[in-house]
Amino acid sequence: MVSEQPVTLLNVAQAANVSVSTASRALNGRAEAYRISAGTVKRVQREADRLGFQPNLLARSLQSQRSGLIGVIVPDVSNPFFASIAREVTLYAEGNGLSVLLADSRETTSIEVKLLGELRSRRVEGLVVCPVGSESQHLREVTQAGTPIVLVDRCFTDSALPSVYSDNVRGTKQALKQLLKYGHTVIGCLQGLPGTLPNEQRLSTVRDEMKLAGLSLDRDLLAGDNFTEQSGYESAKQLLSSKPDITALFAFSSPNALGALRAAEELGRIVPDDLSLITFDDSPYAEFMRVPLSTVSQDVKRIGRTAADVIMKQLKTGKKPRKLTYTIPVKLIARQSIAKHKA
Amino acid sequence: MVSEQPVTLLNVAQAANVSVSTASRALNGRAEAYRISAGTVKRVQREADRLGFQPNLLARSLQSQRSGLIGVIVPDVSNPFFASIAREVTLYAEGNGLSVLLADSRETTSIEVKLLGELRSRRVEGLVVCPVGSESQHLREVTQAGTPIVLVDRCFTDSALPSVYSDNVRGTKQALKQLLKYGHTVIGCLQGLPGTLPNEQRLSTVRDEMKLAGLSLDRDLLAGDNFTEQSGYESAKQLLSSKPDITALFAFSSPNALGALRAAEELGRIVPDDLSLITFDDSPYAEFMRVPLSTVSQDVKRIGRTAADVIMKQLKTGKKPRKLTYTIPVKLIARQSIAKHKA
DNA sequence: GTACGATGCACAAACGTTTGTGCAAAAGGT
DNA sequence: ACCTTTTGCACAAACGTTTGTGCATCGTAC
Repeated sequence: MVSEQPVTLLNVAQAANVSVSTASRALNGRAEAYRISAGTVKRVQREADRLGFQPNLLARSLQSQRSGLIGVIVPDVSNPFFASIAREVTLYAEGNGLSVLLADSRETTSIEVKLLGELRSRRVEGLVVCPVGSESQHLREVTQAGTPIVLVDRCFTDSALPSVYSDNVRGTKQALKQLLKYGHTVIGCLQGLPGTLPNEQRLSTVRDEMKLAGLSLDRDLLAGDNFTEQSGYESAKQLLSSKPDITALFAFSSPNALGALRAAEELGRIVPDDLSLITFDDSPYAEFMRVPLSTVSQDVKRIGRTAADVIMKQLKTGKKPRKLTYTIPVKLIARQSIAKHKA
Repeated sequence: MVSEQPVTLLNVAQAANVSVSTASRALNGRAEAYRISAGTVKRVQREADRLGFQPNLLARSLQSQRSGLIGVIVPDVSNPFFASIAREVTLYAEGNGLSVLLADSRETTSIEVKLLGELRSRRVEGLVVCPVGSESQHLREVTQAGTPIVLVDRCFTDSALPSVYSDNVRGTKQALKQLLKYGHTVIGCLQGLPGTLPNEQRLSTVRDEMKLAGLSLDRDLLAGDNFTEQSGYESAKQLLSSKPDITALFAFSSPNALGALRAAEELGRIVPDDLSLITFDDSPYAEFMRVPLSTVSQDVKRIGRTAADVIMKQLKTGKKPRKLTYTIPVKLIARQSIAKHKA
């Protein structure tokens, strides 16, 4: 268990009988520009290999003023949605010689702020953030300090920060149209975290579309306070109990939908016969469910890739992206959780 | 878009009219030990706040020889299993003032090797790795170089590296007992990636248990080459076609099971009436499936936490852990995908 | 034989910290 | 009033790189 000192450039240089600077240039392909002879280059490389030299990137970063790090902050890494985003950014980064610093804010703004500081101290060159709250001040500061940042999913309508998110408006319209088409007029909404962009966009679109259809989203048709299964369960139970004539539910997230299913079961409502259900966010399991779920599928990969792309472009060009808002298309996947309303 | 230079300790020091060393000590709580007066400390801190000083961790790490980084390498971040592990390690790290460098090996050994080098160059203090292959040489080298490492899930039986994984043996026994209890004697196995520890442990346990029951796992009862849905689909289809008297399937992963379901459906076999199914790895969706899946549930959180714990202990004590193998209990969750075999 | 351009490399500074040591000035003792 | 101790801080080296510059030596031309 002798944790030996890593071999440094100095070791290599001495072994090859050259100066540190020469060793550095020999290994970094700067040989020609600095007239290091071919023989010397060979010798240096041989010694570097023999000693198992691995350049200290901390030192290199310090000197070059480039950390080669991208920061990713998400509210919950174990959520497949965020995990996919993290993955796309990671793959993109790895392809460009960068590494990813991963941080999990646990859906808590104070932690997010702390992590942001931490990552900044590590001199990340860019940030991909799925913010938790509706507070954007700490994020703007980062940009002002010169670090490119891209917001994902939970964005801000007000903020001038580059943002990538699903086309919530169109997705919601499609979902609602589907419910209306099947004759439903008393539709309950299981919302996610109020104040977040996806929630507000979906909610206001529901309102608009219902108005257009001559309906309205009354107070007793809306419940929920989070994107979790817990919230879905409780709000579905509440809605279905207090207003039994609800014939369809629109869940704003997959976990919300699972909660709704549990609630429906407990209340003896059969999906889709007694209750239709549609949800945002698809899952590989959706089609194998007791009643295959109709969903609005988000293109998570594309969201992640776009975010990564925007950051990388900013890193390379040093300019702010010309486009600030990237809306990623969604797709309605009609399965069997919606049935005709029996009058 | 003026990316201003970050403020350094020198800036703070000058603003406070002290030397850099004094500023450093004032900010790091070393004031008393070095007799920095209370007034000076206040002044330094005030200037640091005013200027928004954020210590450059790259520089600090270089000097202190401690990067404060933990490397995590998984085959696929978007896989909820690995994502959960990454999360637990991340949370644990954040709680200890460390940050996590995330890497995705895309199930490819060569990439894993490359990433390992990259992380080592960044001087990670510890590594949590879900290795992809059955090759462990590059991983042992890391330990020899003095970097603590913990293997997770895809471990090696031979290697002397600390490892954390589910109790595959017991899980498999439970699963098989369940199938036998319901009278099944012709049981097909949908295996994952051959050569990996979870696969081999599960496979050999199946063999053992069947032998004990007076049965045997013939060649036409085993198929599959990966933990993917694709593999599950193809191998289920193959098995069920070539040997129609199979009455039960044991899938080695959730995706394998999904593939099996798809195959069963196409072949007109109804689960569980015509075909029983049990799988390793639970999912929040399992209970809501057309036929709620019986599973062997792995305690992913505990796996992740244990891995993080082992690494941290090593970091703190500098010693190798006394225990090398951590077997995390699993739990059989009986739902309805297994039915009595009708003779 | 001297001048001069290549050639091949070494020296030293710098990146932003931390930390061991040294050195004034103030305080205290007699 | 002088010596000693304490107080309060500055100087400088070091971590491992990269990079601008300087300085020999060699070869060539005249």
